[in-house]
Amino acid sequence: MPSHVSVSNISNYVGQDIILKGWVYNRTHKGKLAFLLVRDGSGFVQCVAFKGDLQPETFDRITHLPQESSVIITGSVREDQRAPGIPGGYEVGIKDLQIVQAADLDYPMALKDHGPDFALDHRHLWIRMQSQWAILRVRAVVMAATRQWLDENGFVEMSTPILTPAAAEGTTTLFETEYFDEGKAYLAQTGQLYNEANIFAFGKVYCFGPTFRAEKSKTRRHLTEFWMLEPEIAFCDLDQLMDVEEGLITFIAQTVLEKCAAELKFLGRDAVKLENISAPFPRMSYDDAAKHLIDLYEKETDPERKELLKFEWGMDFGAPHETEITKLYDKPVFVYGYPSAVKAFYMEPWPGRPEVCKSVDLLAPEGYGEICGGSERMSDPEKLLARIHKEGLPEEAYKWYLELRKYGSVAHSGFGMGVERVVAWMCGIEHVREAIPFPRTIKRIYP
RNA sequence: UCCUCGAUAGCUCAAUUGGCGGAGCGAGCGGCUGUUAACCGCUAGGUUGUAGGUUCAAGUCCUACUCGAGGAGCCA
Repeated sequence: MPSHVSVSNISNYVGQDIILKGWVYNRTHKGKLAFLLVRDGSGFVQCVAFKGDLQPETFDRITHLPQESSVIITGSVREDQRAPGIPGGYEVGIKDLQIVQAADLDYPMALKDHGPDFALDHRHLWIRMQSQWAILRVRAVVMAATRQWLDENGFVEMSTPILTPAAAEGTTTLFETEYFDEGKAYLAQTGQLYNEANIFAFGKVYCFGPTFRAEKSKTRRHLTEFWMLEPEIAFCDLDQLMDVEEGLITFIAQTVLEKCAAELKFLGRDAVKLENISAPFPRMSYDDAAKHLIDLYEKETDPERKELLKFEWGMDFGAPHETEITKLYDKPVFVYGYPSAVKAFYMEPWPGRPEVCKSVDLLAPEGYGEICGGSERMSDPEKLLARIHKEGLPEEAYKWYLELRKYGSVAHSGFGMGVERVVAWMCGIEHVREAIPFPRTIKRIYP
């Protein structure tokens, strides 16, 4: 008999005696029959005790076991369609139960819905609940699939610094800290500029880590600390960049479908929505998107809706605009060629149309919106310097960045993917705060 | 920063026109051999976010504040 068995492997032990180590998630009893729903980190399994099979004091212990007590259970595995759990369908007939610790009786997380304030104040306990467990397991699979696809496609992971001397995209949204005698340092809001250095050494790279933005955004799609994947590719134009994005996103969705079937089922996620995510994705120009939005705006009769949909060429999309564009398709859609004025300084201008740049956003369906934002980067040193001056950015801080264009400059492109947004989309949940173990929002840094 | 909404038992919420603060879940005890957030009975559980005001009387009306949520802007 192995030292103990994981719930996730329990189907391999039908008819055998096993030892299970975990925590009591729920307990109920019905006279001479008691049910424990036990979680062990890898899953949730029902354990059943018959009074007649056990010492009277053992059965009494089981019926009085507080929720969240840690236990070691010896019992026999059987298949039973009635058995709840994740994945469910198997249960353990209890032969002996040892209490490691009887939990205090005041465990605050009842097995029901909680308000966001209470749930977030108890995030350290909330993550034990089935819904949160399922979401965070999907997150781990999304992150592993991301790395797997990139590694298998010739990308090299390069860690970019988190403490940085200057901003990539303006200075209003940076977290600031003292850095010894060097003045201010800032928490990175992107690793892109460093990745642009990395590609000249490694060709295809990515960084994958936390990103910090002091934006005072209070929406279901924003965190102040979130995880971002940023691939960057040498000798790559905008069309090739879109090929990379749709290849990666398709692989992530397929991997989640394959590895997280039980989690998605528990979350009630419609698998068809994820099966639809397959390359190629539609590619729409900003101009065409703008035409569609202006058309919708002009046809709208409800004054309130009309105000929300207000749009003219040159504007960036708001959430209602993104939703309208994604409604046209049942899979993610690329929108490319945004006005330069609404995008970052480093983006390559469209040939023959300087007011437009070679940028692309990937918009997810069902209202999840922008999950990737990328562009072809400006490769000409003179044009880049002119743009830095125009934006009023300190030239000295970008000296090294400009130098990259002096020694073998090539067309290159990259994008950023917000992990929590992708996870929220895969899981079909409302808010990105549940897609990260310990979310940081504008009003919350505890626990 | 702006707009909207909210704060009542550990949790989720009720409380009629301003008129005796309730229920379900959770907790404890008891019952029941198939429960799925079980069910049934009993018990315990309250400075109604804070400060002030109006009133015979305030959970309810007024003022200020605190905290939170949704959205806008900005973004992944």
